[in-house]
Amino acid sequence: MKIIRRPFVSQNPFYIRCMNTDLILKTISKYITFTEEETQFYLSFLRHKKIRRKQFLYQEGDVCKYTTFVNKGCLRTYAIDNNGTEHVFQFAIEGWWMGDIESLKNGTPTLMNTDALEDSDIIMISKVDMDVIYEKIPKYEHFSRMILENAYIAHQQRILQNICFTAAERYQYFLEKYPQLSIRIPQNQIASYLGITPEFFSKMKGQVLREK
Amino acid sequence: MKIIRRPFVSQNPFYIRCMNTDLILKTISKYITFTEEETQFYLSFLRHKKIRRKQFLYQEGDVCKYTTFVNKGCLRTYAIDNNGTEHVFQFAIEGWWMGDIESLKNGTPTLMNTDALEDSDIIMISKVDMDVIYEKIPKYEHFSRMILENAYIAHQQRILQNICFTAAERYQYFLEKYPQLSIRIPQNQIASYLGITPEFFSKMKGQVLREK
DNA sequence: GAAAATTCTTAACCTGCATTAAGTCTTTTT
DNA sequence: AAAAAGACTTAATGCAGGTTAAGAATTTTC
Repeated sequence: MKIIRRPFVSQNPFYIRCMNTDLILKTISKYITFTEEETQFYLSFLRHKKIRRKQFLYQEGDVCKYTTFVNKGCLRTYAIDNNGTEHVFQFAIEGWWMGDIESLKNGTPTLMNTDALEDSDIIMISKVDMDVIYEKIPKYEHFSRMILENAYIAHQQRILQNICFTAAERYQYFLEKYPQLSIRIPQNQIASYLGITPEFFSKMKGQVLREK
Repeated sequence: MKIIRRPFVSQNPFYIRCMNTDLILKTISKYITFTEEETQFYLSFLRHKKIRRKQFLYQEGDVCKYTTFVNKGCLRTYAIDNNGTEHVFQFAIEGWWMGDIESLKNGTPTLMNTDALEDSDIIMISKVDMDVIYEKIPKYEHFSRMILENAYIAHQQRILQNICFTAAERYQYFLEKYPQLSIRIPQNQIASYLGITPEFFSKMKGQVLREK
């Protein structure tokens, strides 16, 4: 098999030759086992990129061509409503996958923006390359299914909580489920993720503390 | 390969020997192609069941052991909040798959109830059998991934809408996306799915019509 | 086809969270 | 280290959608 390093292509590219691939390989090895040859083949498809705080990876209207793995740092994806208000759809830190599957799968323009909350190192795999990987390493389908199931479950829980919980209950759950995020991400971003304004978030926090 | 018909096992079983499998095979053939032998092998794992209107398939606290395909009729899954109010998580009609993937995957008790809105014919595949299918017919992983991606996208859209849209906008979208459901399912159930009360739904509908 | 059970509607009043605004504190930039 | 930008808090006021209640319409059951 041919081994090639693939650059990330964008209008404002910020190439880097290569970064540490321990984390991504470790993540995969939790579900499937690559041979040495498969590992090298897989690595040859990765495109490494550094992205600065506040820099966009995708903007509304772009067609997403890459799945992203966060090697270091923190990204967020958000939508903007008719009043111009931002609403955080998801965060992603080291070891997490992200990407608008709808845009990626259907080739439609994304409705969301993705930017970096911290200077970050990311690894990207293009949709086209992913299809080659699925063809040559069929067990990678299994890995993708596992990751997708986990993401689906997280979304299911979020929908149930938006349906059944008050803002304070959702915040409580967020603290328990994502303690790493709660100390790392600005509160106005967490408020947005929870579906409330920063002002109400602040008030709510005060109430919760006073009750204790 | 051995061909066996598997009964659906529950505390209150309502066996039927077999039902039409055209729909499920047609659904699968949109994504992958079975050989004749694979088809027979696959069919041998299906458990056919009839379920009456208002009958439960799963109740909160059950561990889900089966993935469900709706062959005819209509099911719904809903959660109950701390005030005792029901909230519809999803509907499923002919040709749709359903199941609490969280409970199925992790073996944890489901937080939701699933019951029938109409007398329905369903086909179930146990988790254990599914693993055998994945092993013997690896391309079924691909089919599952496709179905899961579609389900994930639907959830993503729902989260975005809960975040960015008013109740009236969500209703508008529901009408466009699921016209079959809007004429078949009671309005109080649709209201619950949209995240509003039947009273507000009624009021909102009146407003929308008066504006036209 | 009568009775029972659901579903739908209307209306008065209520509440959780949004909006607006203004000030303080913290972080980033230069 | 000063200036600028961003993040957090508090408080007054507003509104989308909830709650309660009660009657009308429809569907289901027997």
